[in-house]
Amino acid sequence: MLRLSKKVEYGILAMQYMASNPGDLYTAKYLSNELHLSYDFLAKTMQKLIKADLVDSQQGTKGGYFLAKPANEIKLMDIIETLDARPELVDCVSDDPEKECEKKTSCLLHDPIRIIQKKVEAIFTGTSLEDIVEHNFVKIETKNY
Amino acid sequence: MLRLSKKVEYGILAMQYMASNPGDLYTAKYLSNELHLSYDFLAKTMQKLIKADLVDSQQGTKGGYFLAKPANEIKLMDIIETLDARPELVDCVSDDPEKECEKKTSCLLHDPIRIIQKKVEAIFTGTSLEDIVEHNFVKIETKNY
DNA sequence: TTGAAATAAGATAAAAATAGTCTTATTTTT
DNA sequence: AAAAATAAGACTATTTTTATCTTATTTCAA
Repeated sequence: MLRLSKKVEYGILAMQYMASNPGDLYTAKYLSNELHLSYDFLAKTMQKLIKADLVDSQQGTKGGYFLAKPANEIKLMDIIETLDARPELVDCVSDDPEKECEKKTSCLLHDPIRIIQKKVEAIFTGTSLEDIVEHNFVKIETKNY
Repeated sequence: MLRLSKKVEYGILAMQYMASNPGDLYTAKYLSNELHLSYDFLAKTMQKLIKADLVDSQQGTKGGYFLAKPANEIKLMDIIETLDARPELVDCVSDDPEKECEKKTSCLLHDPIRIIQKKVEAIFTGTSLEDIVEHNFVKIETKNY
């Protein structure tokens, strides 16, 4: 399906927004208003990002969220891995031995798909939050298409 | 989710198999046995591939399926587009104006994701059935990982 | 020290997408 | 005419994703 889930979409949007002023705190309410996202869904998404140490929070009245590290150290792949249950192209290339293809030697898909998977991952690992905030990325890449 | 559907998995497996002897006819029954795939599901998948002119068939007793063109002309992207409903990373980068992001200028995701989408597509457009049948692909690429 | 505003966490429900099955019709060969 | 195959579509089940709701906890400030 080559599709990012809504959760990943929310996560990227929120983190991208927070990256613009790294020192500030952003409440879930503010972010959901600003980005037109469901409050509940965003709040849950933030909690997953916190557990993955991509985002930090301060509780209480003056609380809010902020990036746990510089935007250039947060790769899109980190966000995808955190918010998507199964970021593998097919089960048989999973690192989880449970799901792994039983008959690696006879599975015609295993080896080629594994290579393709690595290539796809390289795209998302090679793109940081900073890349998509600054429009350098768009400017540099756009001429190719 | 960066995930290929079962339909795409079935499609690639079946076409990859047929690519090994381009002249021969393969019945759905034979392919499903050989590849351990559900007959019904495979049969339905084949019909979609036929409509997309990736596979041809001969009906009747001695009938079966065969590739509609040389394996090097069939790209993985062709199969994905045929068998997956929505091969876009997020709705807002769709070519379908219905789904497209209303506020292109303010949507922070649109431009960067569009570029990433193109990169991902390039991987699947750049890989043909022939590439994954012959193990050249695996041999050549494997050393990079 | 109490109330308000925020995050934390989990349960649950609803919707959508995917996967799987079944039935009937049509085609072709023997 | 029978057998073996594809063609097509309806239907069901399952899984995944999305959305909502409730309760608890933390923190600040009046």
